[in-house]
This record gives sequence, C-alpha cells and structure tokens, in this order.
Amino acid sequence: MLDKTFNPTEAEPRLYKKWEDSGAFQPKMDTSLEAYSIVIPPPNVTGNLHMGHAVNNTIQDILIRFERMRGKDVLWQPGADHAGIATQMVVERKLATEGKARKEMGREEFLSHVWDWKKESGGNITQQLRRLGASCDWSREKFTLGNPEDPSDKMAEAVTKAFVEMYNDGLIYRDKRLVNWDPHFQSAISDLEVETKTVNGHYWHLRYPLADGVSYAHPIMDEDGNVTGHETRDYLVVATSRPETMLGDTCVAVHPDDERYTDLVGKEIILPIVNRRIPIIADEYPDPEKGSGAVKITPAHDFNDYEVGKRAGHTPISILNEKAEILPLEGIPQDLHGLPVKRARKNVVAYFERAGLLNHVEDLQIEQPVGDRSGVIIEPLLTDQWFVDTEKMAADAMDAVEDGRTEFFPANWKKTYDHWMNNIQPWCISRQLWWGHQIPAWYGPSISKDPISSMNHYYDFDNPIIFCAATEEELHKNAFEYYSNIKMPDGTPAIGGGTNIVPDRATAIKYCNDPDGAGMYYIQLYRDPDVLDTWFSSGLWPFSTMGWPEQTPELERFYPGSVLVTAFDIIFFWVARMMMQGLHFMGDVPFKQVYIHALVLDEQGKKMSKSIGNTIDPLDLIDGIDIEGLVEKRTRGLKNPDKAPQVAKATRKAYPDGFEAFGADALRFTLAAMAGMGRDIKLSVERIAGYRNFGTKLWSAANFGQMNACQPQADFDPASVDLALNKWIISETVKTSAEVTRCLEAYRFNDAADAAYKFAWDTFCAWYLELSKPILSGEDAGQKSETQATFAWVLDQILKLLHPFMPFITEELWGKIGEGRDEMLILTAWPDLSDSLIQEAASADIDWLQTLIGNIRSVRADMNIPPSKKAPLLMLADKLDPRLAAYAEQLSPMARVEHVELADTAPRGALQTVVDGVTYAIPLEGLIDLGEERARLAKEIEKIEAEIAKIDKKLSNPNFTDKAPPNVVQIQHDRKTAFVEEKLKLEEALGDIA
RNA sequence: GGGCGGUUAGCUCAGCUGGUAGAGCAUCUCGUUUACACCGAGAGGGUCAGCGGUUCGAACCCGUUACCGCCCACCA
Repeated sequence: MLDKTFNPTEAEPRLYKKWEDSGAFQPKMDTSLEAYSIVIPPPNVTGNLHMGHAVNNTIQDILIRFERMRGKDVLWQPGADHAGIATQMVVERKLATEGKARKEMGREEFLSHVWDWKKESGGNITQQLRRLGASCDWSREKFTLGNPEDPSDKMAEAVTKAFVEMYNDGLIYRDKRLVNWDPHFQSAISDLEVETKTVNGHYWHLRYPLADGVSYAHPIMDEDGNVTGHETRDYLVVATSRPETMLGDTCVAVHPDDERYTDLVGKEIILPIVNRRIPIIADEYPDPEKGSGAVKITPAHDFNDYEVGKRAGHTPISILNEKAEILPLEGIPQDLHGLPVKRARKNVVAYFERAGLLNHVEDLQIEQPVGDRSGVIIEPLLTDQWFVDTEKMAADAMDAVEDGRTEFFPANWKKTYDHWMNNIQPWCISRQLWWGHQIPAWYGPSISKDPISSMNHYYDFDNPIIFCAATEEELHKNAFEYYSNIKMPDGTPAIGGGTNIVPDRATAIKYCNDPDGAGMYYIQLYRDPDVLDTWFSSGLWPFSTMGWPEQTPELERFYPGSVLVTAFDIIFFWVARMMMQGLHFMGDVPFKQVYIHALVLDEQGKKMSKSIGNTIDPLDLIDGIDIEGLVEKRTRGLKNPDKAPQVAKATRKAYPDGFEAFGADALRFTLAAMAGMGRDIKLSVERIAGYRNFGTKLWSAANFGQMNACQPQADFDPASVDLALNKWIISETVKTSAEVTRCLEAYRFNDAADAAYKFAWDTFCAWYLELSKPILSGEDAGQKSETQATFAWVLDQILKLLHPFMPFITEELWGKIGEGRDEMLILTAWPDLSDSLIQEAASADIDWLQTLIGNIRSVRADMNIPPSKKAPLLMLADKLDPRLAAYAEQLSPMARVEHVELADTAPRGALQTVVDGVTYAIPLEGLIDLGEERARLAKEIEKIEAEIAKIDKKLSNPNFTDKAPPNVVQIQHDRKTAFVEEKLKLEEALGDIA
C-alpha cells in the first residue's frame, strides 16, 4: 500500500539529491551517441526565481529529460550571469544601509564586497532551479565573470580573447560619440537599455533675437493655413521640450526650401543668456510643417542635432557633467552652474520670460528616454567609449537565419530578429561601472601612447601594471610581444584613466623583486577603468561555458547547441549577440533552433512586477504560503507604498486561502500545458490545483495496481497478450506515445501534455482500470496474470511519458512499483513502440463497449434512475451479441446491468437506446414516467434529424459531391447511413411506448 | 509612425494539413461498486468580434473595420 497521496515537500528534495548524486545529469561523452545540448539563459546572480525562470527552465528540462530518455548524450549547461548594473546596484544599496559609499571605499574594496555578496547569495537562484527539478549538469556550472579562485576557469580569458581579436579585426574601436548616458549610474548604456516613457510635458516656444538689426516678414496664417498677412519680426521662434540645452546651441537650422527663412540663412542670432552669436544654417533635417520650421541645434545633447552639427562642421558644446548638472562654462551665468537639469530648465525659462523672449508654452505629451534599470532620464552625452561595429556581424547573423542554419519557433520571430538586425547601431560596450570584465586595454605613458592588451591580469584593477626588464629590448619584448598588440586609432586615453604618469621607480623595484633596481628598465601602464557591457560576455556563453578558447571535447561535441529556449524580450539583448559572436568566433551558429516561449502574466493578463505587487513566486506554489505571508510579500516591494492596502485587498480577494503546497510537478505541468506557441500565459492557480489532482489520480491508480499485484514483468511482451481489453489499452498506449513524441519534437508542449493527461486519466484510469477490475478479482488465473502484467506495463509507459513534465512523482512511483528495479526512471528508455502493436479489431470491441456503457449511463441519468437500482439489459435482436456475455462482468458494475438477455420487443416501461444499429432496452417498469421517456426519445430523434438535414444539404449539393475528395464524400454518406438507422430504431422505440 | 499578436462556452484557454467546435474550472442533477471526494456518473452552456471575399466546404486562407495587448522608432 502506498501512502494516500504523494508528499512533494518530503519527496522532491530527496529525489533530486538522488538524481544529482548519481550523476544522471552529466553527459556520458560517449561519441557513439547523438549529442543534444542546451545552454541555460544564465539568470542574474542577483536574481530570485520568478515565473519567467519557471517556464523557461521547465521547458528546457522537459526537452532535456525527453532527449536523455531517448538515448541522446545530453548536456544542459547551467550557470549565472554577473549582471553588471543590476548587481552593482544591489550591493551598493546594501552597503548604503550600512552607511558605506562605493566611491569612498574604492574599487578594490567594493569589488571584494560584491564577491562576498555573490558567495553568500549568488547560489540562491541555482538552489531554486533545483527545486523546480532542473536536471542541469551542475558540475559544469559557470559564471560569466569567471571564477578567480579556479585557475582552470576560462570564462574571463574568453572575454579578453574575444575583445582582443575583435579589436585586431577592426570590429571594436574607441570613439568619442554621443551615447545614452545614465546620470544615476554615471555610465553609458546601450540603446537597448533605454526605454521611452510618455509623460506630460511642454514645448517652450522661444524667441532668438536676430543679430545686427536684421528683421524679416513672417507670414501670419488663419485657421485653415491661408496666409492672411505678414508680421515684421526681429527674432526667430524655435520650439523645444528641453529649453536648458539652449546653453549649448551651436546654430539654428531651417529647411533650405523653406521660403520664409531663405533670406535669413547665413545671418546670425544672438543666443540669449550666453550672448553667443550663432549662425542660421540650412539643413534637410527641419520639417517646415512642424512648429515654426526653425530648429535650435544642440549637437552635444541630442542625437539628431549631433548629426546636423556634424554636417555643419560645428564643434559640439557639452553643457552637462556626468551627473547631468550644468557645467561651469564661460558664458553660462554663475547661478546656473551645478544645477540639475530640471532646475536649470526652470531658470532658463524664467530668463526668457523676463526678457520677453518666451513666445508661448504649449502643453503636450512627450516621449522621454529613461534607463531601464535606474528609471532616471537618460541624457545624450558626448564621451569616449568602446564600440562594436555590428554591421558585418549582423549581416552574417541574418544570413544564418535566412538560410536555415538557425530556425525560430514560432517562425514569426524571425521578422522581429531581422528588423532589429537591419536597423542595428554600433554597440556601445563600455560601462563606467566596476562590476564586470574590465576592458583589457592599457594606456602607456612612457614607451608608447598605444594601449596594449593582455591575456592576463584580469583582476588587477586599480594598480598600474609595471613591466620590468634588464634591458630595454627585453622590456619591449615583455610588454608588447607577449601581449596582443592593440593599436589605438588616435591615442586618446580612457575616461579617468591615468596617462602620462611618471613611472614610480620604487613600485617598479617592488614588483620586479629587485631590491636594488640598478640598471633596470621599466614602464608603467594604466588599465582602462571601464568594464564591458554584461551582454558582451553573455554573447560568448554558448562556447565560453564549454571551455573556449581551448578546443575542448565539450566544444567539439556540444557546439552548436541543439536549441536555445528563451522569452522574446531578450532576442535583441542576447540571442542576436550570441548569433553574431558565435558566428564570428566559432564560424558556426550557436544553436540550431530557437524556441521562443510565452511570457507569464498575472491572472488579469498584466506583466508580473514587484513594484505593482502582482507577482507570484513559483516557490510559493511549490511549497505553499498562507495568505498573510503572500500579502506581506506583495506589499513589501511596492513602488508606491500608498497602494499597499489596495494590493492587500486584491490579493486577499484573489487567493483568500493563500496557496497550497502544490509541488513542483503540478507547477511544471501547468506551465507546459499552458505554453501554447506564440501566446502569453495567464497563470491560473486553479489549473495548478487541477494538475496537482492529476498527480494524485496517478498515484492512486498506482496504488490500485499495487493492491492487485500488478508487478512490472521485465520480460513482458506487449505483442503476446490475448484479451481484447489488453490489446486495446496497448494500442492506445502506442498511439499516445507516438503523439507525445511528435508534439515534443515540434515544441508543442501543451499538446504533448494534453495527450498524456487524457490518456492517463480518461483512457487508463476511467476506462481500463474499471474494465480490468472484474478480471483482476476474477477466477481465471491466465487472464488475471496477463492483465496484471499489462496494467503494470501500461503504467510504466505512462510514468515515462509523464516524466519530462512531472519528474518527481513519476520517479517516486517508478521506484515504489518496481521493487528491486535498480535503474532510475530518469535514465530509462523513452517509449518507442511499434505500430504493429495497434490492433484495431480489439479496439473496435472496446469502443463499442464504451459506447454501450455510456449510453446506458446517459439514459439512466436522464431519467433519474438511482444507481442503486440495477436492471437487466435486453438486446432487441434475433441473436445475442457474444460480446454482451463476454463483458457482462464489466457491464454489471459500470452500467448497473443485472443480466443480459435477448428479447423481441421492449417491454412497457423500458428505457431504450441504440448502439451500432441495435436497440437495447432497460426494463424499469414503475420507475419511469412514460411521458418523460417519450419526450426524451423525441428529443434524441430531433437532434439526429438536425444532423441528417445538415448532411443532406451537403450531399444534395452537386458541387460538393463532384468536387470534394471522394473519401470526404464517403464519410458523409456513412454518417448519414448510421444516423438514419439510429433514427429508425428510436422511432420504433417511441412507437412502442405510444 | 512601423511591426507583431489576440478576440472561440460564465471564466481561463486548446483547436496542427480548411472537412462532425473541444478541455479544465465554474454551474446543475445524481452518487452504488475493492484505487482515488485532490473522486465517480450524467447534463446544460457557442452567431468562433463585425463586414466582405476565396472555396463544394472557413473558427482556420485573403481583405477590411472595431476593440485589447506587446515590441520597435530621433519628431524639434
């Protein structure tokens, strides 16, 4: 006897440990097997498991377990991402609560804090993945930043090598360009990290006075746009949503074809406040239809203006520092110095107003760029940064998808991918942060201004590197030949990087381990202080995790990966970059297929977000949580704490009892069953409960098997069974396993889950189990043992088919059922059953039996016959169907049939039903109201007539009979024949009563 | 402004190659038997968003409209 139900809280950790300890997650590295590999989308070390991870990893684990059971040599490569900005932010915040500031403690100390923090809580997410059942090979766990304590770890070396090679190939360059600057982090960020937010804003229409007494006639228009007159103006009106940037204007631009301003091109205006003379230029950029048609140009603080300024040959004037405060430049009034943008704006507008130069203010919605992490307004800023020239790489990456080397599922995502690749911009890869791969470029003062790059010293952050040698010649050799020789395009130093530092002889002596230092040559180099964009190293993930740049057996065997499983929101961030870098460094795509899965939304269809308070923690569904705990969790992270009562109320209403401990299997099955292609998942807790019940159902069926001695037989041959019932269930098993296999191969997880569910619950539990009861408790030993063996075999197949979805409960049952079976389910072979096992004749018998039982149940229920009332079953025919006798033992409990006999006509007061053209009567004199039975029959007939009418309409249409394929027409003929026959029988039955 | 997706039972969603509209939950009725009440049996419930087209035949293909959601985009 098994326990009453499966106890996930107890069993799941135990089973997981058993798998992991046994090495079941590790690839065999057996070259005779087909390789199958997936690299995990590395979760942020800062992260905790959320619903997105849960779907993502459930799907990967389903595929991995499926392919592992199919006998492939499987690698699921796990690891975590250092997540530069996110992690630095988290640790900085934590230190702030201890009263410590990052900048005060310095780089080295800060980083040691981050590493400490990573050691402490960086393992959370991987532990949580284990709770889900993820069968990754943890012995190969990697971290995008590498492991400084493990000399064999190549993750950091891979990044350096990638950077150096791309530099040498001209794909990485350093440039002073306008970049998206996040004033909170005081770092550049990439285009992708900028979000646009629509806010209520204004356009300020400013008057710029024309210099040298120039004036012009400005047309006055009526409402319809007709010119009604002219007004003499000695100023130009420009509209802007950023008035404070006027401090950095270098010109005003008008369209060359704009006749209003033709005469003004080449003239100058006096820029108010700073009293600078700037020209009026002609450029294609301004749209005469918009605003006044004249545009103020601030090249240093606007992407469009930058281009206009460049065309006009103007030097951009930066007016903001890295905190987005006004720089103390000459010409800018003292009282603006150091003001943050918002306050500066107010003051600038006030200046214009006082000077009578504020034409008017227009209210409207404007698009504001904000940092996706910091949430602050992004300022375009002119800085020195490292860039990747993405154009060629993007073209290669697009070709690879175009020619099918990499395939998207669902295929629509190719469009999104192509669109982005087609519009790709240079990728800014430097970040002014500390947590990350420090850029492997050094700026040297004495010997050369060129930076050189190193394959070593990744973690030598603040200190200069000092090269020492006894001779100058040797020094050159050490410093330049040893390292890859990076040439700077213009020799400009990094932001904040040391340059032209006088070598410190004492330090050199210390480093060179030469107490005397006499006759020593040395140079001192400073490393670029910036780090690389996290996604630069994530882009290498598919091969860096496998040991690249070394040519390892893993790389040989598991690159390219079989499939990448991810949500669409990181197609650009990650998928695109892996494609580009994989193709560049490996000469091949990083994965053959990309499966893009749905996003998990809350039950209202909104994105889950801590700041809104609508998240559901997957672990709470696994372990359970009471309502108080849930409310506390949801209100804790709110962006707007005032909303707490509202969130609490909504939470209590939605989940008055919190969550039960559904277990990982139920959650996984739900996610799989809801993961239809190309659609979002609105998570339903009710469905999780339903699939938990499914687990219990399975458990209970196994218990039934145990009670009836249904032990798996190692030598069981499904082709050898005699009973139709067993032939039928074996046939159904074959069909289902083929269906589940087909669906999994096509990433149709919901269909695969459905097919397995229906088979296990409806076919096996509801029918086979019930139909087998009389045999299992019967006298015929041969039939009994055959059925016991068949039962056990089918249950084993069910456990296998369900294992990828519900690994824990299936493994537990597998162990409990098969005493002495030493192989774990995770490593058994996937059902690969021959079609020859499908026996249609046996199936037809059982189909008939199911229909008969169904009809009897239905008519009895319709007429409110209590199940306790058994009745005979009369077959109205000349000869008794032998199947009635054969299945009498099943008909008795399932259809409440007392006994079976032959009759000429239905006795008065009998229910009648038709199966396969034969009328059956159930005499229930006195228990049924004849009027009601008449009405019931009449209704049945009516339904059939409607069907017949529909079919007739088709068949009488010559277009249909002529043009439709013959088999389709035949089906309709057959259906009609069956309906007509049934109708006749029912009419006879009705006649009997009347 | 460009692109993508959605609209099917009260709710949440399936519906693969165009050929008899399905499931779970909820609702209603009834619960006997050697697994299971986290259960069993049965029932009701549909203008497949609207309009037009292609087709012998459309939930499905094409066009269009409406509403909802998402992504991308430099409109001063």
